[in-house]
Amino acid sequence: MEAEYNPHAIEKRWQQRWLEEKTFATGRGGEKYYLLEMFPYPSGKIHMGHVRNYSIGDVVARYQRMQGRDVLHPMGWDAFGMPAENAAIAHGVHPAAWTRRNIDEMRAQLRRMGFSYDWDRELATCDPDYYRWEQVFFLKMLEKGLVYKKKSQVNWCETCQTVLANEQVENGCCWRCGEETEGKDLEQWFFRITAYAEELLAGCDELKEGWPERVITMQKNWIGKSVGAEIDFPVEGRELKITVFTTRQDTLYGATFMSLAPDHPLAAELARGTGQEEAVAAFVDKMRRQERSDRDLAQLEKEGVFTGSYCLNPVTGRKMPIYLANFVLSGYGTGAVMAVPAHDQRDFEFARMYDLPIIVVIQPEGEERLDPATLTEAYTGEGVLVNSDRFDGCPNRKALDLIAAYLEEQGIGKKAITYRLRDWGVSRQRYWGAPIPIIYCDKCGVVPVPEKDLPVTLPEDVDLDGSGGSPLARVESFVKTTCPQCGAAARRETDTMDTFVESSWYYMRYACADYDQGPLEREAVDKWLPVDHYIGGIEHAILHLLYSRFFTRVLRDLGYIKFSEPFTRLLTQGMVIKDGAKMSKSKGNVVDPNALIEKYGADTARMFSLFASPPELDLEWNDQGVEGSFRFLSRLWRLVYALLPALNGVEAYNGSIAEVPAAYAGLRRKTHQTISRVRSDVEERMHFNTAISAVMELVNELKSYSCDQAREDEILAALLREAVETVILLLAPIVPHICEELWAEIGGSGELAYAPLPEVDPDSLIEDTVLVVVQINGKVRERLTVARDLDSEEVKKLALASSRVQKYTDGKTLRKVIVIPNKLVNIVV
RNA sequence: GCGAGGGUGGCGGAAUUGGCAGACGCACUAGACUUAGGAUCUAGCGGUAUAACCGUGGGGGUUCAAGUCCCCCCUCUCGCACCA
Repeated sequence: MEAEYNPHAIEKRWQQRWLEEKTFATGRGGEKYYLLEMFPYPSGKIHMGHVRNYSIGDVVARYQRMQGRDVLHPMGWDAFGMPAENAAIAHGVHPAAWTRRNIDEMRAQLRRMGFSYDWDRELATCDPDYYRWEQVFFLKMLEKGLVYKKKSQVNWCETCQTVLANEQVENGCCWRCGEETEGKDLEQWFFRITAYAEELLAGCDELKEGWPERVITMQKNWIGKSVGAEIDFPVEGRELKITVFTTRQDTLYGATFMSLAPDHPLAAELARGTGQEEAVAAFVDKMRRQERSDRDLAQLEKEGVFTGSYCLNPVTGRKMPIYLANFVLSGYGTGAVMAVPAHDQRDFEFARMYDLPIIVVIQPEGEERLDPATLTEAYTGEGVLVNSDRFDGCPNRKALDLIAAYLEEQGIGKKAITYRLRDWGVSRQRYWGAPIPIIYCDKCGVVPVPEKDLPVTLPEDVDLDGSGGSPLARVESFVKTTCPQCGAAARRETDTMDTFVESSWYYMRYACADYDQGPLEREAVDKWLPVDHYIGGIEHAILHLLYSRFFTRVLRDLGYIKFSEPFTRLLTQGMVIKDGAKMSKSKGNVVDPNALIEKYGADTARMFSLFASPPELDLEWNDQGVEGSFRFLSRLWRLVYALLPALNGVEAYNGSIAEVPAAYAGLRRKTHQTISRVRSDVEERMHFNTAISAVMELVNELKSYSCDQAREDEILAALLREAVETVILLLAPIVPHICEELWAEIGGSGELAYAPLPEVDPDSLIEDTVLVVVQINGKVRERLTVARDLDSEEVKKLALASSRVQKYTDGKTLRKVIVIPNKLVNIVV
């Protein structure tokens, strides 16, 4: 054994060995455990976020193996996407070649980190053997009506030259490049995720145990369920009605006008012949232009225009002017809102702006009567109905149900539920993605590619010049085909699928990465799925995680799988930041993992990223902290080096604490306390930072023993052996290379990666004497060491007898003495 | 505006049930070893007027006892944002 810790040679040796011996392949027996981290986009270089994410995952994977589980821990590549295409445009490299090269580079880097993947299951989503199955899913979904094509206004990113799904637009900007998006009318393919809205929402309850509440809340809000009613308002003098959606049908009697979205289909129709045609057209036009420039809709003043038409309140018969209003969204509900200015702030502002009538229909109990004339804001609280005919006096909560039922009875409305969630637009006008398996025939129309003709492969020979439009549309050999139904000349769909489709099912494919008879091998998937523990960044709280939950349900309904929730437990780790900001090239605060590995080795990089903070918090990068982690590993190395002669050939202590001489009982106790702390920190809380500090304490304690001492005392040698083995075993999942090496040096038995974790001896945790704190009026004045479980009266006597205590009690009256066994005495004087 | 989560030494962070606030690490200080030290080891390290007092964003409360529970306020981060 070398005297100094030299990570590079060690790490290289063990990494090679793990690879050659396929140490981390599954099938060694034990209960299955599927641990997965979100797979990376192969940008070419791993970054600190990856190091952290995968270090956390690797600890869990290795820990579970040492717990006797059969662990599936795969890695692959989210390999389709725009950076490859942009690189092609900028540097003339083919996206396929660029991607392959990056994958090779990143795979090597991940190996250098010593992560325990089963590399035989590696997959890349740009591989036709992967995306061909996705095309199969597309066709089956089409058959089931879960895929459809429609022309609608979609989010267009000019920089990325493609359409984006709603989930991929943040504050009106592209999630990828940050450019503002614009509305564009395009014909697009959609996945009917809304068909699963209710189930996706209900499923959230199932996830409460294993998912962070934050993520569940975000998903729930995104789905955005509202329970209310749809109500029909007849248009005066025409055979037309306007249907609104409202959650406040209890305020129906107070509806005094109607607001429609500026792009409501009836807008022009309602204005016709009223003299308002021009005003309406001008307003609609203005709104359309404003859409792009003014994103801060919430700040915008209420604005609208009278259409010239009226509708009738179906319960009061009141004539209600119909307005177009800038705050009504066409995409939500029915795009029409009954306006109740007394009880809705937006309607109130609008009414004041255009001098529209306000009727109070809910009166807060026990308060002064609300007066429309003096109202300064809408009253949105609870109360009792007034001015509401037969419902007067009814509490408004109760009225919600009663009025909904009444509307149904009268045939003028019904209970209704609306979701905020929209269908998932999956068409992308880019090259580097999975082709959508559809053919357009002039005679037969939209024709799915027959399954036997799959995959529809991406043509290699493509001209990527960044000129816009779908690049595939310019590849004649790809576009030109024949109709599978009638044989006539036909064209292929030239859009590709959103890359989030690939990541919606890759975790299932790992169970059977080489299977070629279908997308999923039933037996393998039944065995391994769902994922027991999924680890990744919070940025996918909605996007990837929602799509995956949807896709899982689709595949279940297509008969491929039996489960509904893909990820039983989810850990969202925080960002890696430096100098108070997220690491980024533009800020110049990027730390390169490669440089770190070269300087300190992978174990140091792993250890620091686990030690600096608990996983769910942001991690502040600190170069000196890294140095500290390296120093600890060096200290550990030197400790084992120094004790080695006394440890070789010695069996770890295996007896009871009762037989340990008093002088060494503390060592035994510390060893087992450490096991206990590490186990609960890792198993229950996943707080590796405190687990590591517990081991550091044990190592600090071990420093006070010398090799010579141990050579003279068999029991001490056995205890030290036990302690050193414990340190190595507990740290093995965190810093595997150095631990493997030390394990080999001390002649540890068996393969470390599968060595059982040490068990706690409960007797060794118990101290014979305990420190009892003595407080006078809540302030610590004395510390007493007494026998454990000493009778409370005895403890009290001892406390009161202490000279230091007497100094405070002399001449005072004892009011009360509280004794907490084995902990504290509080004397109140 | 709504929702969620934070605020503890110079710094990252501990404190699992209300029971010694500051574990562990970094930085810092002193000493040892040394030709040398940005290596290593030992010791110290919340503040201050140091037998004492103060101290977990601020103020109040409950309690023998509060970082932890309750009320009010300030502040930061994240998410949603005219969703009818």
